This record gives sequence, C-alpha cells and structure tokens, in this order.
Amino acid sequence: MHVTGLAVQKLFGKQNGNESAFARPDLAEPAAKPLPNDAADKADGMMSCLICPANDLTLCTGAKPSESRIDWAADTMELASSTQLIPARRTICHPKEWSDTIPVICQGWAASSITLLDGRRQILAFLLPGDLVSTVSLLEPMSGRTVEAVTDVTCRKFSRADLKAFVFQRPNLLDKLSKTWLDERSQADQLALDLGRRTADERIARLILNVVERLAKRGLVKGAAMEFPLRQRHVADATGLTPVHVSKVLGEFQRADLIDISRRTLTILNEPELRRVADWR
Amino acid sequence: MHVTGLAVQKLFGKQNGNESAFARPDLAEPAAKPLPNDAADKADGMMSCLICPANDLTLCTGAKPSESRIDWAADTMELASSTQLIPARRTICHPKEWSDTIPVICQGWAASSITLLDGRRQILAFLLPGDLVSTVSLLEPMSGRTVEAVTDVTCRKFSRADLKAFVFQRPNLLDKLSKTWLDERSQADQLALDLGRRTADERIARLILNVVERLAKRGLVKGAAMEFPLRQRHVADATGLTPVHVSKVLGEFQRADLIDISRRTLTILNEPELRRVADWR
DNA sequence: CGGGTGGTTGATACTTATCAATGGCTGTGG
DNA sequence: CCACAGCCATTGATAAGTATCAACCACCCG
Repeated sequence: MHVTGLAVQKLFGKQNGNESAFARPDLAEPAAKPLPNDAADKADGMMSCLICPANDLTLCTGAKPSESRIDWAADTMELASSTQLIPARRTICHPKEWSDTIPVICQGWAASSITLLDGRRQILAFLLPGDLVSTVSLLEPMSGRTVEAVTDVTCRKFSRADLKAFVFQRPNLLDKLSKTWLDERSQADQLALDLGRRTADERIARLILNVVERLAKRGLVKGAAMEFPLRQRHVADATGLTPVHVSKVLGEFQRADLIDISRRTLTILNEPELRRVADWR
Repeated sequence: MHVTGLAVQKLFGKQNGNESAFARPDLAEPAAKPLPNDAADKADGMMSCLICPANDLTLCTGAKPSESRIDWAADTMELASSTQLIPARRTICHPKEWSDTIPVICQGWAASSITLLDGRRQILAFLLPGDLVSTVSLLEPMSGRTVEAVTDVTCRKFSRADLKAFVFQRPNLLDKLSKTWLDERSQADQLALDLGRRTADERIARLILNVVERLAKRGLVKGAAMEFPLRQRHVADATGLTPVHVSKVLGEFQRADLIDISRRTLTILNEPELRRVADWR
C-alpha cells in the first residue's frame, strides 16, 4: 500500500488529509500572486485566450467563427477572471474550496487528484493548457478534488455563475458541452479499466501515449520530442503504482529504446512498439 | 493478469472481444423477447413506472408533484419504449449498439462494463431498478460499454431522441440532470481511487456498502438482509480482482462475522466493523 | 556549500494471481 | 427420475507482480 508524502505529514504534526501532500508546509497558503489582468497577458509571454491551445471545450473555441478572436477575448475578460501565477508544486484548488470559482489552466501542467486521509492519492487527470478540471464543475460545485501545479502554472479563476450564464447564452457551446461530457465519461471509464485490469507496463505506456496525444493536439510536440515535466511520483499517483516501481518500468522502457526521458524532455523512440506494450487501440 | 471467460472464447472459435464473455455462445442474439407494452405491465408482477424505485434521476420522479403518477406513467408510455424481458447473463446492450436507443432497468440487476480484446473486463457500475446506464447516454450515443443482465431483467428501451426532447421540455428535470451528472462524476472518481489505491479488502467492503446504500434508497433492505444476486465473478470484475481472491476475502469476512451471504441473500452482521474495513467516510 | 527533491538500484516482503482439484447446485434432455 | 453439463464456490500450493525499505547519487537552487 503506497502512501504519498506520509513522511512529510508525520514530520509536520497532525495528519491533515486534505492538505496536499505536495504543498510545502513551510509556505503558508494562499501564496499565489494575483496579477492585474492586462499586466499578466504581456508580462511573461503568457498569451491569454488569443492562442489558448484549443481543446474540445476550450472557451476560446467557443467564439462563433464570425466573431473576431479579439472580441471574444474581450468577452472573456468581462467574465472577471482573476489571473494567477502559481509556482510548481503548490495547490491551485483545495478539496473544500470548490464553491464559486473554477480554474482554467492557461499555461503549464497541473494534476487533479483525490487524497485519502492516510495520504494515498490518485491522480485523475493531468490538466494541460486550455483544460477545465471537469465539465461538471461548470454547472455544479465540485468537491473532494485537489488541483495542484506540476510546473509553474498560470491560470484564471472564473466565477461559476458568470461562466455558466455565459455558456448558456451560446447554444453551440452547450452542444460542445455535452460532447465534452461524453468524452470525459469515456476517459473516466478508461481510467477505471486501466487501474483495475491492466499491468504496470501497460498503464505507464498508456499514460505516456495519452499525454503525447493531447500534447500533439495542442501543437506542443516537436518531432518526437516534447516537454515532460511529470515527476515519477506523478506518474505513480496517476497509475496507481509506486514511484520506485515506476522508476523500474521507465528504466526498462529506456533500455529497450522505446522512449527517452532526460532533462524533463520526453522523446518517443519506437512508437509502434510502445503502442504494442500499451495495448493501444 | 486475470482474464474473464477466455476459455469460453477459445472454445467457440474466433476471439470476439466485444462479445460479452457471459453471453452464451449456444444461444444466438437477439434472444430478448419483446412484450406488448400493456401485457408486460401486468404479466409478471412488473410494476411499470408506477412504483419504479426512485433514484435521483429516475424518470418516474421527474413528474411534477402536481401531476398524478398515473398521468406520468401514461406520459412515459408515449415515449414508445419497448419493454423487454432479458434472462440472466444475457447481454442487454452491445458496445456498438448504442445508436438510437437507451435502456432503463425496471426490474432486476444489470452490470455495465468494458471488455478488452483479451477478455479482461472491468465492471463500471451495477444497475439497479430505475437506473440509467449513464446520464450522458441521454444526450449523446455512447459506445464501448456493454450492459448485461445479472438477474433476469425487465427493461425498457427508449428512443434517445424522444427521451432527450422529453427531458428538455421539463426544466426541473434538467436541473436534476446536472446534479446526477455531478454524482456520476464523483462515483467515477471514487472508483478510480478504489481501483488505484485501495487494498482488496477495502474494495470489496466498499462495494458491499455501496450496494447496500443504494438498495436501502430503494427500500429493498429488510432488516439487515437483502437480495444479493451478484456472483463472485461480478464482484471480481467490479473490484479489479480475481474470482478466487474474492472468494477468499469474502470467506474471511464471513468467518469474522461481518457479513453473511447464502442463498443469494446478503446480511450485514457487523456494520461498524465493515465500515472500518472499508475505510468508509 | 548544504538541504531538499528526485531518480536508481538491490534485497526482501507482501499481496494477489494462477493453477488445479473438488464438490455443490441447477436446469435440461433422455 | 436420473444423468449430465455448466456454472459457482472453496481450498491449497505455487508463482508472479508490486510494494517496502534502505542506501546512494545527482541535481538544482538558495
């Protein structure tokens, strides 16, 4: 039974199951720095919604084709998002904090997870730029899930009420909503299948392929190489394995020249074989 | 790596991954007997929607309080459901067959699952009377999931188009829809957590408690006893374990006087302890 | 530097799967 | 009515897969 971050919890007093095991106990929350909206857009190369990588329900693609993207962007601004810069390993959203606000990742990677009281943790999804945590969170407050930054993340938090109203004014968005919902559902089903019925090798290979596919959709793959900021700890928590075991499996994969991971960069060396290992499609 | 029903598949020619491992190869589909609508309601004690056990999104509870239940029932009839009687272990809905029609369980237990080509199978949910397979299936055609009867099942298949229109005419139903969606999502999250991070004992205990809770909502628990038609094979496929191991764990539970299962009846003998084992709440 | 974080590796333990044999039960066809 | 075929559950012996523990090294950043 693998427990994440228990050592840290033991060291720092009472077991607080809801506190992210990643959050550094020496740095009190809230530590995210709010930025003025316009400043943020130019400050550090963050591109705002203008080139927000399109995902199926990205708000940025919600603009009717006839609308200029600028107008849409302005539109989004109206929604009183507060833009935040969140450093790696900090919690973006606490399990209880899902009341009025929903975060959208603009830049960087995040992980959405549930944690048990004793520290066991399951990552349900990695969030890439443009991702909503879950389409449900649009309509109803969600709870129990922690969202935390894998890399430094810039994200916007929208008021749910506003966003909901916004979406409901645009019928074509609603349609996308239900498609995204379907997609989400089948992702969840696949996750259960993976965790319940697949071997460690398969799970890890599938995780990699899954991420690659999503990165490709966003144009973030150069040749066969791409940024891969996940720690083995993340891979472990996403696949229901132990970091040690993940290390061994990834080691095998590298020795077999399926992939290469170094300096936070992933290169796919033998995709067909990797797919075979993953039992993909 | 546990594989469901592989022997059967080997025996009967080509591996057909989409064919339910439970379906008996000697009985060709479609084997469900369609019944005339009115006949069905009286025939074998099936109660139609009149006493369809209420679940959060049961169509029967969708009737406005002012409406008499009879009116509602009539309403439902309009929807051109075809009522079917499906014997235990037969497939209700095939992975590909999710085009226009969606099944609702009226009586009996069913299981919704995904199956891999090599026969490994993960049950995603057990369906009790009043259950929809998934709220998404209302809006978009779903695929990849198999629904099969655990006990003899009576179910209705509705046309999605009709049902969708029906729901959209009733705003209060829409509201329930989004709540049910949230619920479904969190069920899926819990499933992933269970499969990824919990021990066999915990998973099985939780499955039992989960089922008990749902049965209780439907008034199907008498004292501490209730019908429990699941085979150990079902429990195994729902928990990502092996039937053999399930047998051993259930054996322990019984020897520890936590539960008793005999003649398809489950009795909870020591609920507090069972909850403790399940790490419940 | 020095501390925290991450990754690797080997030895070992534990959980769960696999295999195999047995017996009970149920429905079916002669 | 019996015999038989399938299914189901149980049990024990053994194997495989993964976790746990511990030590070590390699970073990176302050």
